[in-house]
Amino acid sequence: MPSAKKTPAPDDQETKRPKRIADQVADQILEKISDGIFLPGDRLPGERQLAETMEVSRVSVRAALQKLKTRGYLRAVQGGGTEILSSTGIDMDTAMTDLVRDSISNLRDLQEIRCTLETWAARRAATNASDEDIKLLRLAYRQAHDPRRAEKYRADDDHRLHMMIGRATGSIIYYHVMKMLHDVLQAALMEIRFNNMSGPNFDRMVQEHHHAIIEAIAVRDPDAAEKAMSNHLQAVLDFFKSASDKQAT
Amino acid sequence: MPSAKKTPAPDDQETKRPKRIADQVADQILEKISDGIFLPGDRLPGERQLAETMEVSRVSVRAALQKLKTRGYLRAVQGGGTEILSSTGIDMDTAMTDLVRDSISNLRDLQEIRCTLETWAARRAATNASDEDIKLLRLAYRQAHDPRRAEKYRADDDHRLHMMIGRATGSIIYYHVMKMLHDVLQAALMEIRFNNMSGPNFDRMVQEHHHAIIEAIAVRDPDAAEKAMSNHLQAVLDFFKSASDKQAT
DNA sequence: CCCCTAAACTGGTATGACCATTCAAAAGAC
DNA sequence: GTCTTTTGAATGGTCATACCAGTTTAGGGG
Repeated sequence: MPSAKKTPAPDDQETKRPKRIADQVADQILEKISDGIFLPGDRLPGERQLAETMEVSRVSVRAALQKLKTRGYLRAVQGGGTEILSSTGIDMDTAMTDLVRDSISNLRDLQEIRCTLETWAARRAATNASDEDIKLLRLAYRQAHDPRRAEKYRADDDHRLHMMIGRATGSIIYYHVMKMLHDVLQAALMEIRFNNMSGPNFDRMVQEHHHAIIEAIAVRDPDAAEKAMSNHLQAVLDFFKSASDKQAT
Repeated sequence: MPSAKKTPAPDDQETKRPKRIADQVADQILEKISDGIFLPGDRLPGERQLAETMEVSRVSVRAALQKLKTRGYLRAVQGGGTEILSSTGIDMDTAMTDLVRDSISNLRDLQEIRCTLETWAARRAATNASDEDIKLLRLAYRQAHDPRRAEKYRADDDHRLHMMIGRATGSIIYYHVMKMLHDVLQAALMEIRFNNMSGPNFDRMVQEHHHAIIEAIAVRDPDAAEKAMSNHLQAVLDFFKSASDKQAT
C-alpha cells in the first residue's frame, strides 16, 4: 500500500472533530441510507426541506450532498431531484473485480472466503448485537423480501442485509472488509450476468435462510447463527459451482 | 484497496453534461494539480481569489473543492488554507488504517478477522500447495528467523512468510484480501509502535508456531495446518489483548 | 531576542434571491 | 371521455453578501 505512510486523513471521519456541520449532515443522511430508511431508487427530500428539518442552512446540506454524490451514493438532476443510487457507495478494487470477472474459479474463491468470514460474523453478531441492531436487521429483512420492491434493486437489498449483520458484530473493521468483498462480488456478478440466478425457488430458499440467520441472532444463539449462515453461503457456493460447470470459462 | 488503479469518474456518466460550473472548475484545478502547476504540499490560492481569477462565484469554487476533497486530492483546514495532498487521489482504505490506529479494539478485531481467514488459508494451502510453493515457504521461514537479519525487517519478513502461505492456497483472490489486511495491520502497528512486542520469548514462540504451520502444510495435513495456524494467531491475539489492557486507549 | 497580542488572512456557515430544468396537475382541444 | 397542451410549482444550480470561527502573521512590548 503506497499511501500508508503519512495517512493524511482523507477528509471524512475525523473521529476526533466532527465539527463541520456539513459532515454531520452527511453522516446523518448516510446513516438513513445505510439503515434502509432511504432506499435506493427513491428520491431524497428536497434540499430546502432537508435544511429545515435538520435545522441547518441549505449551504451545509448542499455541501453534504456534494460529498455523498462524489462518493457514489447519490445522483442529482437539476429540477428532477436527488436519487439514491446505492446504499454502499463505490470504492471497490478494480483489479480484484477484474480477476473475479475473468475467472469463475476466482469467483468461487471469493465466495468461499466470504463464507468463512460471514460465518464468523454471524456468531459474533449473535453475542454482540444490540436491540437496535436487531430492529434494523428485521427491517432490512422485510425490505429485502418485499415483493413490491423492484427487481433491479434485489442485489442491493441483499447486500444491505448482509452488511447489517456485519454492523451487528460491533466491529467497524469487519464492516469495512466485508464491504469491500461484497462490492467486488457484486460488480463481478453484474458484469457476468449471473443475475439470472434469481428465480422463485432460489429466492424462496434465500428468504428461508435469511430468516433463520436473523432469528438466531435475535435470540442470541451463536451456534445456530453460525450454522445458519454457513448453511446459507454454502448453498450459494454450490450454486456457483454448478453454474460454472454449465458454462465453462 | 491494494494500491490498485484509481477509479474515478463515479460522479457522472459522460452523458454530455459538463454543464455544471462546479465540475468545470474542479476539472481545471485538477488539471493544474496533475500538471504539477500546483504541487503536493503546497497550498491552493484562497477560495475568494480562485473565484475571482476563474470568474465564477465562491459557491461554485467551494463545490469544486468539496469534490476534490472527497476524492482525496485536497485537505482544508479552517483558517489555515487548502493543502494539496496528492496528485493521484487516495486509496480509500486509508480510512481503515486510521480506524485501526485510533483504537486498539479495532486492532483486535482486525487480528480476529485475520485469524479466521488465515486459518482457512492454512487448511487450503495444505491441500493445494505445489512443491514449488513449499520450497518458497521454507525459504521464507529460514529468512524470517535468521538471527543475522536486522531487527527492523522482522515485521516485513513475517509479512512475507504469511503472504507466502496465502500464495500457496492457489487463490489469487485470497492473496489480495490478505495483502490488504496485512498492509493495514502493519501500517497501524508502525504508528502505534507496538513493535516492542518483539522479545526473545515472543520470537521463539513465533518461530515454533511458524515451523509447525509450514511443516503441516509440507506434509499435506490440513487438520494440523489449520490447528497450528489457529494456535499461532490466537496467541498473537491474546498478546494484543493483554497489551491493550495495560495501555488504555 | 522572545513572547504575546491583535489585525489580517483563511475556510465554514447563513440568508435570500434568481436561473434552468423537470414534472405533474390544470386547462384546453378533439 | 381521452389526448394534447399549457402552465406553474418544485427541484437542483448559481450568485452576492454578510458574518462566524479558526489560523497565520506582523507588530510591539518585555
